[in-house]
Amino acid sequence: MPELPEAEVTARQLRARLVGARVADIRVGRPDIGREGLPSLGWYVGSTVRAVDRRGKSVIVTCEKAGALRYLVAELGMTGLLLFPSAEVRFPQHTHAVLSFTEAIRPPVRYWNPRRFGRLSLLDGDGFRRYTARRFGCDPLTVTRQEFARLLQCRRRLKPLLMHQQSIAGIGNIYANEILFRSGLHPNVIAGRLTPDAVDRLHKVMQAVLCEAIDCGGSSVKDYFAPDGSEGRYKARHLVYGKSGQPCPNQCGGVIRRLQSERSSFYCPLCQNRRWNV
DNA sequence: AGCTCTTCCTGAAAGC
DNA sequence: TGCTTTCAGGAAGAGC
Repeated sequence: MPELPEAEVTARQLRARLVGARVADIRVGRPDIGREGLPSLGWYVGSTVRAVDRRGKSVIVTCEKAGALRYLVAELGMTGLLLFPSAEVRFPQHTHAVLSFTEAIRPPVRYWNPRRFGRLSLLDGDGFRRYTARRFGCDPLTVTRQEFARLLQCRRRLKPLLMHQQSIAGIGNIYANEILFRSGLHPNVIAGRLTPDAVDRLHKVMQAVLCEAIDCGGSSVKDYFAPDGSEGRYKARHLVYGKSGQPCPNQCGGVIRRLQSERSSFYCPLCQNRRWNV
């Protein structure tokens, strides 16, 4: 499932191929895939792609026509992918939109999303600012240690906070589990009770894990792959996600446990003791 | 304020 | 073997 690293890899591949391309056509297969702005679909024809960026787990294509900018926001949700023609999918009927370009060297991009958690939005400048202000907190890759520490000054449990997009945008279940294990912090520790050392460590580990995952092309769990069809290699470096019952990779003698009551938290009860806030 | 529950949706896996 | 049920999971909204 695409989280920050997968969305970042997707945005980079699209950026490399599409910036400067002129939109020939944009087709949406089913209207309910649109969250906002679907009636403005026709505007995009004849516009030029000026940028492709990532915000949180979403990919944003910026288009320009006659000096005006509009944005195409693809929420990837659980199963959403943006793909070039070279990438094959098992269930082609779940392609919900196709963006194509005038020059033959520009590959068309299709939005494929079997479960349809996640939508497309077509926004003007004001709509885009409202959309991003409402949805995205700070970016985990660029947030400073001070900003991060301020964010943790609350009574919320740590893992849900890390996954709360309006607070920190981009971390999902897989990377939250991996970051917490590598930080030695229990998923349910109260964020505001972390010592300054623990906050510092968490901040560094968060950025290191996400950067390493981006360098690996993301994690291919179930059906993720990049626009060109390549798989993410970070899955091979997962230490706890999906590994309940296996011995702790720290060789502490503990066994990776999965919390039943929540959305699969994988952790080592010995290395991530909730009484340790340091 | 912050947590839990429900809804959305489809394919995989488990159950019978 | 083949059908039915359950589950997974991100985000939003309701309710506590």
